[in-house]
Amino acid sequence: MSQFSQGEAVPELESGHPCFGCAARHLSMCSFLDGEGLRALRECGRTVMLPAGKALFFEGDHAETVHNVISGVVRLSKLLPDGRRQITGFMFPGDFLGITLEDEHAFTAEAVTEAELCRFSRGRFDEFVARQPRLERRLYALATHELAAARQQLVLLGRKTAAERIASFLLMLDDRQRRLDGGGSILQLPMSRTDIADYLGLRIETVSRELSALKSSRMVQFLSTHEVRLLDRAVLRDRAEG
Amino acid sequence: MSQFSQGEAVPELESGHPCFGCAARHLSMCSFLDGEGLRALRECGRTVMLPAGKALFFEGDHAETVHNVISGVVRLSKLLPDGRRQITGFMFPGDFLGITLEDEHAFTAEAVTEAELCRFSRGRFDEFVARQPRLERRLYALATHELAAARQQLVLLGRKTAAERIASFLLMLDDRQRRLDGGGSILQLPMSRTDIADYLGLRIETVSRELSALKSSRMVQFLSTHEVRLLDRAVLRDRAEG
DNA sequence: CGAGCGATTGATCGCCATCAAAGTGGGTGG
DNA sequence: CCACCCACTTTGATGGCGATCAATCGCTCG
Repeated sequence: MSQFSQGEAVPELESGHPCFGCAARHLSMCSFLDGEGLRALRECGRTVMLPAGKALFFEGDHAETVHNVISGVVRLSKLLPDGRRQITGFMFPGDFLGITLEDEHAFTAEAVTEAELCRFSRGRFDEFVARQPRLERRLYALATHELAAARQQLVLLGRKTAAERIASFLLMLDDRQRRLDGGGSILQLPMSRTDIADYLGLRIETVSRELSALKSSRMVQFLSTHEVRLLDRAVLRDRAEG
Repeated sequence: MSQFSQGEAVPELESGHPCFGCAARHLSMCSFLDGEGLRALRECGRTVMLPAGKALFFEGDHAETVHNVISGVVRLSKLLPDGRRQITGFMFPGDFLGITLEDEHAFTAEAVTEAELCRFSRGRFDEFVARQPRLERRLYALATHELAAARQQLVLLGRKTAAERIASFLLMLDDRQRRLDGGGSILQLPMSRTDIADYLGLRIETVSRELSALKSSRMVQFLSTHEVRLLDRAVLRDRAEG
């Protein structure tokens, strides 16, 4: 981590700046740019709103753009020819979508909730990055973190039981939410049970049953289908790792 | 890919150069360095031999070194507290071990076969890379490729049947081997059945059974436990994706 | 030749998938 | 405002794939 970690002071912008007030600026790679750099980057792209369910791009599409998530949640998924789907990750505000050098997108990206994104032409983004060594290193840091997360998910999919997967998933979302906004005591599950199942390599019935089991054993409390309170993170953590 | 792809001419070295005759030089990141750069990098490290089975480092160890594989095969794995193991990847000649910014290794690395590696002090390696933008970009390219491979493996672990996993595995090794040495018609399986099982999220009995099934259906021919000939890659490719 | 380890093959079990049905809630239109 | 609809979720019953338990095989090495 060291030099690449987040947490440095993010410079204030005058109110006329196009990035002024961006909810995700302090979370994203943009925090590594000053007012001038931001303005230059901003000119490479524009903001797009995506209604829930809408695709940003599909697996196999020519990769012409990269994105920063400003608000909402995006899912990345890959399909097998017969329609089986694996969700490889969820993207939250501040996350960068564009860590690849291939010409074609290797996965589909779709909005889970209504989402706001900052879209850049890939060519111009690459040019811009090439002139900003700090940003270049930040991208490398992001790539290494995503790689570490993917490897963690390999352990989950290859070796964990259904109960362990669900516990791991809840804790991961909880961590994520806490880092994003300090996180109240209520954990948001913005995605459907189908999305959870396709992320965890399970079927929706199994997801539902395991969540119900956690409810019965007083590990969690449901306020609604998409809102849950974790009642014992320590025990949950034990159950997440066998 | 584009500017980051391999395949450029690798400069000849005079016979006194420490990297002269390195079997992996044209495969690895070193192909992006000239004689002077190579000499400078070489001074950061040294060659180590690792007998089969010996660990290079363990998950949780302080990460003081990075490595290039020169010959042999290395496995990367993660353990759950109760001993369940997931192999997250195999490293072959030319592969770089050290794409992380964390202080601790996130996985264990062990020699599958006797292996020869080029070891660098991480601090000096980082300094060196920081002065070589081409190398820096090459590292980013490596990270994006590993990420893409990990995501492909997520699909395998989350959604494929045992038979599909085995077929995918054989084809992946075959591709790898062909890219490395043109690959004769005989595919080497240097790792044990246990390693294959822990890579594919299966048990060794299932691996053995599925390999036997492929033999019965004349898709493969075994010359020995660790040598196999693929008899119909097209059909195998179909079976690998359902 | 025998010990020992990895691989194979066989028999049975159990977790999670599948099939099926009922419950829930949000949105629409009468 | 409420009835209806439709999509999503939950719960129940059954089945199958791959795990587990167990025995044998076969190679390597002492």
